[in-house]
Amino acid sequence: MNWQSDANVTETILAPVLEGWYDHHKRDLPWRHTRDPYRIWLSEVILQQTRVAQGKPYYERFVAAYPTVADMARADEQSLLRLWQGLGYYSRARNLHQTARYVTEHCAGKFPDTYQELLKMKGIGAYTAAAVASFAFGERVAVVDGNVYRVLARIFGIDQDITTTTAKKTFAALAARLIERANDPATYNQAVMEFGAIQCTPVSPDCLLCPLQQYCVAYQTGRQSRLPVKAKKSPVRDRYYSYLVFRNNGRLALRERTARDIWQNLFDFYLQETDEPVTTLRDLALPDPVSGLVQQGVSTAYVVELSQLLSHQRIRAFFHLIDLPDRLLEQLPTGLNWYTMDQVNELPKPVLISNYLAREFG
DNA sequence: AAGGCGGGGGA
DNA sequence: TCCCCAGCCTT
Repeated sequence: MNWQSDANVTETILAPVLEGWYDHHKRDLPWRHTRDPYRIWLSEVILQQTRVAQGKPYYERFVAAYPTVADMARADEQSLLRLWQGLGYYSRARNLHQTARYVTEHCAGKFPDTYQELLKMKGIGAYTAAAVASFAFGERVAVVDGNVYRVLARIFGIDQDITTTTAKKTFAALAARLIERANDPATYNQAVMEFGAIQCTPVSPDCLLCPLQQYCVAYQTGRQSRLPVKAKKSPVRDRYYSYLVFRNNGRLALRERTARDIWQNLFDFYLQETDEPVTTLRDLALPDPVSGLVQQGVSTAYVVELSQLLSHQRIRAFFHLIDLPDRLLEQLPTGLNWYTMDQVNELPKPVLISNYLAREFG
């Protein structure tokens, strides 16, 4: 038996080794220059299921627009969603606003400063609570994110499916033991995530230069590419959207999406969803008042087709631009409102809609 | 316990 | 294509 592969030994040395590695390899990121819990929280929410490269410019814009939690609390949700546009998972933005207002109004602007209190906030789960508690307040509580699952699964050779509840408990318990050995909890949490992002990457990890090579069960058994184990995701759903883009005097008719569906609280056009793709206006079965509107309006001859790939849905969208004369305006379906192009620009919209607007009117 | 929720980037 | 990304919420 190789003593170096003993899990107890690995548990003892892991935290200090990662902290030492981090000291030499950490990236210079804007949220690492502050201990303001508001800014750390903001960065963590932005980075939920989001790569650093994608989130960084958003963080800069949010800090500039809302330097303090009180500034964010004062903002209207629509402006916040507009600033969030393109980041996805828009409930994060709505929860961000809700928590900013709660902290401002019920906590006298002072951010909750313990893991347990942070966990009560909207949009703050186990990961984000641990991140803010450790980074801003030095609390010794371990983060468990995608990086941590990968690093620990490989180092310790854990082949449990990380989507299961029992596996989550296994990893959380292990992470809790590991952070007890850390010199500094904040540094260790940053270190293990940074290590996963830079060194122990999902594909082609840099094992040859890895300081943990001798301790890593995955490396010793050649299972780097098989760990962590994760159940396959369900297949994506195909959806077909036919949009009617009503125009009048340079204004466009948009509506807010309020259904329990994708893009909640974002704006798009009159939408008819179909089970199969319908590429022409003529073949689209429209409800009575709308079909009359289309008959009497002047529709452009061409159709703009755009696709949008989400992680769980594949959307093919067909856009029909229809000019309405003034006499038909009062027949506009309820929910739709007229916006000038400047106003349209200020509305929060899905990337699909932004792409259409850029192509048709940009 | 399972499913929904964005969008982008890398292989 | 497929997978993953500093996850969280609802049912």
